[in-house]
Amino acid sequence: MKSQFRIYNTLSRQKEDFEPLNPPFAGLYVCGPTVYSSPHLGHARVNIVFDVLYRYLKQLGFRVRYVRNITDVGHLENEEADTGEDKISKKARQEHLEPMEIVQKYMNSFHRNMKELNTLEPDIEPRATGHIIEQQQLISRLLEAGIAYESNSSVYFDVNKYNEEHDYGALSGRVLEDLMSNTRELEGQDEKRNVYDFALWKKASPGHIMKWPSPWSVGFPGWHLECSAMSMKYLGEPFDIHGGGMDLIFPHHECEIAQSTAALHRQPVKYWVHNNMITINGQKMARSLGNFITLDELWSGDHEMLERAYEPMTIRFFILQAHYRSTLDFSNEALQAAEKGFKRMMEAIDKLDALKTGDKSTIDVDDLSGKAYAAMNDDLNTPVMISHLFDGVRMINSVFDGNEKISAEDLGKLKDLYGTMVFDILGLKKPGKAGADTGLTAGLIETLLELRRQARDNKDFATSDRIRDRLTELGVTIKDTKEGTDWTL
RNA sequence: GGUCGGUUGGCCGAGUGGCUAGGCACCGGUCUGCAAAACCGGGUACAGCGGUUCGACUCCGCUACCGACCUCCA
Repeated sequence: MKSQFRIYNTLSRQKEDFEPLNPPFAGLYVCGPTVYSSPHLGHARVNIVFDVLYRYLKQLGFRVRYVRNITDVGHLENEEADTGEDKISKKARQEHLEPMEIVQKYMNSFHRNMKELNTLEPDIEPRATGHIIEQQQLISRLLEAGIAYESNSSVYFDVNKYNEEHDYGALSGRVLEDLMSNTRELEGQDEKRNVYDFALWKKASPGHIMKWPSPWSVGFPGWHLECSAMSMKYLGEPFDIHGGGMDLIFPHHECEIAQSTAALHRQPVKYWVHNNMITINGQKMARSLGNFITLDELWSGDHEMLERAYEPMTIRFFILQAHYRSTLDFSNEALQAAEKGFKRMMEAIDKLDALKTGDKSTIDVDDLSGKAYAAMNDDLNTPVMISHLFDGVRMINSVFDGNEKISAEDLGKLKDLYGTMVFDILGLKKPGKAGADTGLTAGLIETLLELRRQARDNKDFATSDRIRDRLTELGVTIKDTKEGTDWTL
């Protein structure tokens, strides 16, 4: 009864059945960060989206190899012009550090943030500087194929020539003639045959720090090259899924397709998957626009746009409550709504162990489960899946309150469903008992609640309310239930 | 200017040619010593104008507004 998993392919502009090239294996490559500054909300989105894809493919039984690169060289501020400076070199100069110190620093914070967001580590995390040889080999292949040319000791990709046999623009929906008339003329492009030709290898200018020897010059690889070289090295020629943010479709992924197709004489990737952007006041959030919020700022609340701090799991839930191909607008209000909803769901899950079972169920767990999987199979529709889980939350609460009944068998299924969907696939986790660092805190609270219970038994509500109010002030929330008093920090 | 996408109720955000998205907020009720939580119930929606259709928020066209890409960006 399991429906087929379908995913939207940017290349075909439609949802397609997911059928890997070599089942049960599935290869997934995602463009990782250029490590020159702190990860922001946008990085959270891509990596959470593809983390969920990775988790879901594994759940479906595929043996997945997840490769996510670290760009630590070659990413220029202005790709086409001579004035373009390597982002990492520039940052190194600004912070008076070695380029590799910059790389290490921001790679570390990226890893820390991803761990905080509970994303699984990729199986392979290749770095561009560790694959200079592979990139040079790919350049050689392209030169031999006559699709690349050397000019003034740099090597460029001949887009015009490529387009004679292939379709440059297939992914982004662009037409070469349009690009010709629309691409900006920039300084220092004399080396290239055409403005839209892109660099495979660039000769290092005097003073350039990050450089390597090559048959053409002492220099460095072009940005688009690393992903082609590393994805094919670790996932094969061709491979299954290539992911990234929508903003990478052009030129980055278009160029990747061109390079790889020219080298392979066939399409390098079966499914191209792209997530949409996070917006802020309707505008894209990006480092280059200066309107971004870093993840550390979210955790601390230290940003002028933040009313207060937010937990990593709130961010994760917030992101998953929107479909990955829609834009998602940031606001404090939306974040706080996500936070409350997430809390409600977690509290319902906590109640699962306390549910009393009966002979027959008055709720339909199989139906709920079927709907949840159907939503995931429909292009990873996490918001709809979550809406079904909330229907389930109402069921759980109703059973808890004695308004509905559940059989032992169905309860088992329900626990299984939430365990799989919420923790394994959505990758959410229960908030740590922050503050309850030792048994001491818990013991003190329990003692006060015991005193409050006595006061209530004696109808001394002034005392019982005072205890409750004081605990509330300290951040302890009290919930009176039939079974006694529950508390959370 | 070119290409593509969007416009859903107070906010976020799904979806469908006719049948409840969901979350948060709000209102009423049940429960409770009171409150919180939970449960039950409630209301407001599909940018505008035409067209197709028995019927459109959903398809088509036009208009308005917003955004993305065309430089680097997740």
